[in-house]
Amino acid sequence: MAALAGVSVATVSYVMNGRMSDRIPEATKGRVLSAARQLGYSPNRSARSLRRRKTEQVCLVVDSIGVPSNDQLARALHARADEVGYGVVTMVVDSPDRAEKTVDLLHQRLVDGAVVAPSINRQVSDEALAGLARGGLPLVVMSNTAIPAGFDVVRAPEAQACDEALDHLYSSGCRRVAYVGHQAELTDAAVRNRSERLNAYLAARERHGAEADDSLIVEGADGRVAAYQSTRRLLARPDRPDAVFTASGRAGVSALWAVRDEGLAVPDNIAVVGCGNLPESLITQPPLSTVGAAAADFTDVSTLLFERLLATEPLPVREITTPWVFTNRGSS
Amino acid sequence: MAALAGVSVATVSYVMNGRMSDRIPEATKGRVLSAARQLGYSPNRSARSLRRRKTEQVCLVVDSIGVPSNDQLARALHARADEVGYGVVTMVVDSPDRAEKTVDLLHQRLVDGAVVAPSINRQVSDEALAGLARGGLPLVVMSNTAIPAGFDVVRAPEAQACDEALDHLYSSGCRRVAYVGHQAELTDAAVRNRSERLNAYLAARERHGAEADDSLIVEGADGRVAAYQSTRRLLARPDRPDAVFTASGRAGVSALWAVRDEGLAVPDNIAVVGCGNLPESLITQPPLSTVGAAAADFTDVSTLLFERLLATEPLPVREITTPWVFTNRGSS
DNA sequence: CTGTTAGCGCATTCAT
DNA sequence: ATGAATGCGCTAACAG
Repeated sequence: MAALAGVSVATVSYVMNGRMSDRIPEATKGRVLSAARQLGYSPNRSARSLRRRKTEQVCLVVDSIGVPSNDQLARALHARADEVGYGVVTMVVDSPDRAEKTVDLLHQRLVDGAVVAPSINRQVSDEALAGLARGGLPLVVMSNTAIPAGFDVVRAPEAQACDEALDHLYSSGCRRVAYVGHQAELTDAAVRNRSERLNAYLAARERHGAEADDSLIVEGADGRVAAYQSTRRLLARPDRPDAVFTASGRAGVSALWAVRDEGLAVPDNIAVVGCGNLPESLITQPPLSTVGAAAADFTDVSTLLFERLLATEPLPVREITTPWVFTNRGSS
Repeated sequence: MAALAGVSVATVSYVMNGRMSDRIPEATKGRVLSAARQLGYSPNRSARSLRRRKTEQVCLVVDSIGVPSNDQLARALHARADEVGYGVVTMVVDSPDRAEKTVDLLHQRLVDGAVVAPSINRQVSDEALAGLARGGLPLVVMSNTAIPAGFDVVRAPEAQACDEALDHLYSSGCRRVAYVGHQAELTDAAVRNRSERLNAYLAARERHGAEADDSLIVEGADGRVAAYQSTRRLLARPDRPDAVFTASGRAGVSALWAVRDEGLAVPDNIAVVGCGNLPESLITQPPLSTVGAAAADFTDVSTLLFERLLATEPLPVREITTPWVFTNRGSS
């Protein structure tokens, strides 16, 4: 390459990177560029990263594919990354194995920074995160439980809004509220204990003196089809519920359909509330009542990461909180 | 690191990689490992990639976030990658700018191979792909138009199944079939020409002697909300359509709901057909008729990539075809 | 204006 | 069983 253009490797590097652009004659530049095109030459990323001591990539770690709020976050992160010349790679961590592998990769500096965005079941442990931060990796973690240890934390407290929604249901006369949950929170004890949604549900049931019928707690929040089927099944029971509280927004929409397909009215026969603020909540009939972040805005998260990434001196740990709110749109 | 353990860097490399595991005494191993833990040492990925001349990562290039079939593909690729010890990074290319950047990164060997999976509007040009293949990058491209040039191609011909569906609609007496399309295929002339779905629609309209009313061609296939609103708007017109053909599966589902919310019956008043085989198609009322791949199986694609990646000698170009089929489930 | 030089951190011979 | 030496491909000082 350098040979073909008749220049030194340094010069090649300069023109490929647009450095010293005013000190290199157009003629030389042209020769280098055309030689590069001819050979299909492109500087090797690994070598450059090694030398520059940065990869110019950030990582988005999600725990599940196809979650709308993750998509939103991905969009925001991409936008911000574009502005500062970074790339975004996303990694899916939906098993302990993958979690371990991903943490390793982060340790190995596959990327310059990461945002860890669990939807419901974060596979990456707090200790692992602390370890990464200790290694100097810029990190922002979305979590309501993690205590900051060298990384920024973005919280979205769910309990109060859930309480409000459930209080509303019981106060409206509902006695049998069903809970459509995520698979993990219903089977994995650790997750179950951490689930604010499920805890809020259980607490409200007790608070309002409703019968503790655990058969009203079913899976389905992980997908639209599962939620639909779970709800249909609930409604077909002789002792059917009079309200459905779903742990995801997609499930809320599906539940609403299920109720209508069963020939029942929302909210008169069955009330429905979902967690999360899908845009779809506005176009269902009736519009879906939800608990969730007031606005699905992940600009903050992205900003946090890149501030930490581009900072020249160590930044203090930051923590931002965007509480959930209950929005009664008519389905409850 | 090597110093702390009192060994040479070579020995560190050996134990970190589990090489020569039988020729290194447990004692030494232990010392190295504990020193590593103590220092939080982890071998640098860039350096390793540079030396080994491979990154052990593959890339999934998609053109849009939140497309269910891409999610399916991602799952399949992850599964296959896990088996052979590779990682998957996914890159979103939804603008010409990002396309250019991504192609650069691939040229620079950010990864060892890639599958390029456009949903409707591939931003990466055929020439760019050929260039990558010429550089020796293992590549599999999902495309109905690309001619193989050093990469494998996976095709999913749409036309015939679309014809069949549209013939069915017109033969059932529909005269005003609406088309809910993707934004890109309606505004970008190049995409428009390539869109088999839109072409099939236009051809069928003419073939059956239906009025050429282009106001029945609307946007909305890119998202659930947009599709719902577009359809509601269509149905509110005095000259409302008697059938809706949507360019995506999500749009099909939304259209179905729009029809029902408008107080009309499916398929008696309005027939609905969607492109793509969402699982949800089975749980709508009535189930959604679709054109799309018979099974959403991306094992083949993943296999193709890793075969090429792990092959020791150059592989011939392969081409696999999984044609679309029309499945009448009741909404048409 | 451009060439020379010296690593970046690691994996791999080849010695011992 | 392990250490010393070499170079992967590139960038950044520093010469010239």
